[in-house]
Amino acid sequence: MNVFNAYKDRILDLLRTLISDGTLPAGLDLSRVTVEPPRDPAHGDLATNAAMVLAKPAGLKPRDLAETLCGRLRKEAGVSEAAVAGPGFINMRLIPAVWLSILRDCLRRGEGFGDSTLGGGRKVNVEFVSANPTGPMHVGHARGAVIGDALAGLLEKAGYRVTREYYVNDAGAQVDALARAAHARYRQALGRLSEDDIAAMLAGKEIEYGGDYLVPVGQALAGEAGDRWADTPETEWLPEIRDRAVAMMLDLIRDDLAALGVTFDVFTSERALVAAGRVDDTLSFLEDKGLIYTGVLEPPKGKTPEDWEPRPQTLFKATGFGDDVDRPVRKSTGAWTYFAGDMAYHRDKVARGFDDLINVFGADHGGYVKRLQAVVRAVGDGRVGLDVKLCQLVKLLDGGEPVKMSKRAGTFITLREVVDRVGRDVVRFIMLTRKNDAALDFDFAKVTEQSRDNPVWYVQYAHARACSVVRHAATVFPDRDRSPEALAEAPIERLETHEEQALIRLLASWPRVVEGAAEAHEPHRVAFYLAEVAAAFHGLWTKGKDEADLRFLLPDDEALSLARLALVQGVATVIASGLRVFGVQPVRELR
RNA sequence: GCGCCCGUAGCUCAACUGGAUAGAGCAUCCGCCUUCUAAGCGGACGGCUGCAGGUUCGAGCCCUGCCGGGCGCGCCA
Repeated sequence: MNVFNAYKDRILDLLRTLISDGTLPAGLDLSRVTVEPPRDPAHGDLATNAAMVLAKPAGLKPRDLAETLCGRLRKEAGVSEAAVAGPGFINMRLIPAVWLSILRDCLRRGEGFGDSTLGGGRKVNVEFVSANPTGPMHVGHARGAVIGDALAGLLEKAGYRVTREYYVNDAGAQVDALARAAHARYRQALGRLSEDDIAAMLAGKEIEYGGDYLVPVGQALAGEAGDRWADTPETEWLPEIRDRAVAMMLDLIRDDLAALGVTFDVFTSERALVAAGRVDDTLSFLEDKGLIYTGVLEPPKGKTPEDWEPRPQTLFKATGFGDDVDRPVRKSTGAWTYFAGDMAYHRDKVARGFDDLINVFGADHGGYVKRLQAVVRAVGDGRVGLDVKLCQLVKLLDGGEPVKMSKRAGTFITLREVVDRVGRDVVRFIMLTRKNDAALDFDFAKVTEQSRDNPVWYVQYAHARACSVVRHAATVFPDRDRSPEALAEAPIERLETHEEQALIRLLASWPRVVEGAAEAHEPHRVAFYLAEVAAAFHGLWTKGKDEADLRFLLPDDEALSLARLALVQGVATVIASGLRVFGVQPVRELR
C-alpha cells in the first residue's frame, strides 16, 4: 500500500463532495493534485497542493480553500492534524497507528513489501543490450544490460507484465564480416592459414574481426564441415558459416549476460523478420497510409558529406510524426536500410500487443530516437508509447587513473573481465548509482573498498548489520520467536524516539519509491533510496553506542527490544526488497 | 549549421515529473571506539542551480535566446 496515494484518493473524494455541494464549481480539473511527503519532516507526514492548484480555477483564495479542506481532513480516519502553511499547502499528520500498521505489513510480506498494482497488468516490452552478435560483450554493454534488467524488474514489482527482449542484428554487413573472419579461422583450423596470415589479413582489412574468440568457432566449423568450404568461393560458404558463427556468438553473449545475471525472454532476429516478409509488409502498410514516397533530401547543413549528391530515395514521412527529416528506407542497391528493418521490428512489437515500449540504447544512438518514435506513432496509431533510455558511457578507472582501452590495440575490457574481478552484484549496483543520461565513473579500487564512499558496500553493510542484530538477539532472548512474522506482533507502538519514527516513515515510503521510479523509468532512484535507508539505520545503530538505552537489544526490557528488533528486521526486509529489484543478492554477513 | 543529452557546494552527485529554507558523500575543521561488526557515527564550513529574459500563487525542473561540454546528422548497424 502506498499511503500517499491512499490519502490522495481520500482528498479527491473530499473534493468531489465539495463539488457536489456547490462549494467548488463543477468540471474542476483535479489531475494536478498531489500528495507527497513535505520536504521538511517537521511540517508533518503528508502535504497536498490541492488548495493552491484549485483556488484559481475555482475563483477562491488559496488559503480560504485550504481552510475549508483542512476542516474536512481533520475528520478523516487516521489524520491527527491538518494545518495550512505557506501560500496554501495543507500539511497533515497521521496517527502513529497508520505508520505502525505499514511496518507490520512490511514484516508480514517480506520482500514482497512494495509490490504495486500501478501497472495494472499492462504489457511492457523492454528491449536492451541488442549488441551486434559479432563478439563477446565489452564493458560498454554492461550499463545498458543492467539498466534494462533493473528497469524490467522495477516494472514487474510495480505490477506490469514485462518482456525482456534482445534484438539480434543478424542481417547486415557486420555479420557478413563476421562470417569472413570465421572462415579465416576455419582455414586456420585446417592448417591452411597461420596466425601471421590472419594478422596480415586483419592489417590488409581483408577481415575485420581478429579476436581469439573466433578460434574455437573455426575449429568447430572444421570439425563439422571438414574441408568442404576451404577452397570454394565466398558465395558458397558465407550464408552457412555466417549462421553458425552468429549462433555461436549469441551463445557467447548469453554466457556473458548470465555471468551478469541477466536473462532474456525473447530474442528477435532481424534476419528472420526480413525472411518472413515483415519488412515488405510494413512498407506496404505505410504506403497504403500514404507515408512512403520518393523524394530528394536536402543535404545536412553546415557539415555536408564529401560524396554527397542529390538522389531520389524511397522515404518514410517521419516529419509527420515529429521527426526532423524524412528517413530513407532503401539503399541505392535496392536493399532495405537498417531503419526499414527497425520499422518492421517495432511494428512487430506493437502487433504483439504491448502497451508500452522501452528501448535502452547507448548515447551514440541519440539521433535515432525521434525516427523510432515516429515509426511507433505511425504503426501504433498513437496508442503505444516508446520511451528510449540513452545510457551515457562508463569511464573505467583504477584508483583514479583511467584504464587504457583501445579497440585498435585489442586491449578493450570485456564484460566478463569486469564481472570476474569485482563480482556481478557490484557491477549491477554501481551501474545504477547514476541516472542513465549522466556519465558514470567505475573505479575498480573504489567499488571494492569497504567504506562509506562505496554505495554497494554501504547498503550491503546495513543489511548485514541488521541481520547480525537479529542473530544476536538469539543469545539475549533465546526463548523468543524472532521470525519476521512474530516480530510483526511486537509492541512497536513503543518505538518513540524521533529517529525510530523517522526510520519507520522512511521504510513506509518504499512502495511510493517503487511507483515513482517505475513511472519515471528511473531505476537509479531505488539505489539512492536504499543508501538513505542504510544511512538512517547506521545512524541509529551508532546512537546506541553513545546512549546505552538506545541500543536495539536491552536485556532488561524484552518488549521494547522486540519492538526495536521489528524495526531492524524492517530495514533488512526493505533493503532486500530493493536489492531484489536490481537482481543483487543481499549479504547476510560480512567477512 | 541543425537535432538530442548534460551544466547544481572546491570535487562526485541527489532533488520524489512545478512545491515550502536546493540536499548527501568526499575534501577541510571539531567531536566520538572496554559495546548489537567504529570498514562506522555526530557537528561545523561550503550555493546568484552556466548567463539573460519569460510563463504563474510558486521554477534547478517548463518556454525563448545566449555560453560551455558530449553525442549524432542520406545508401553503418
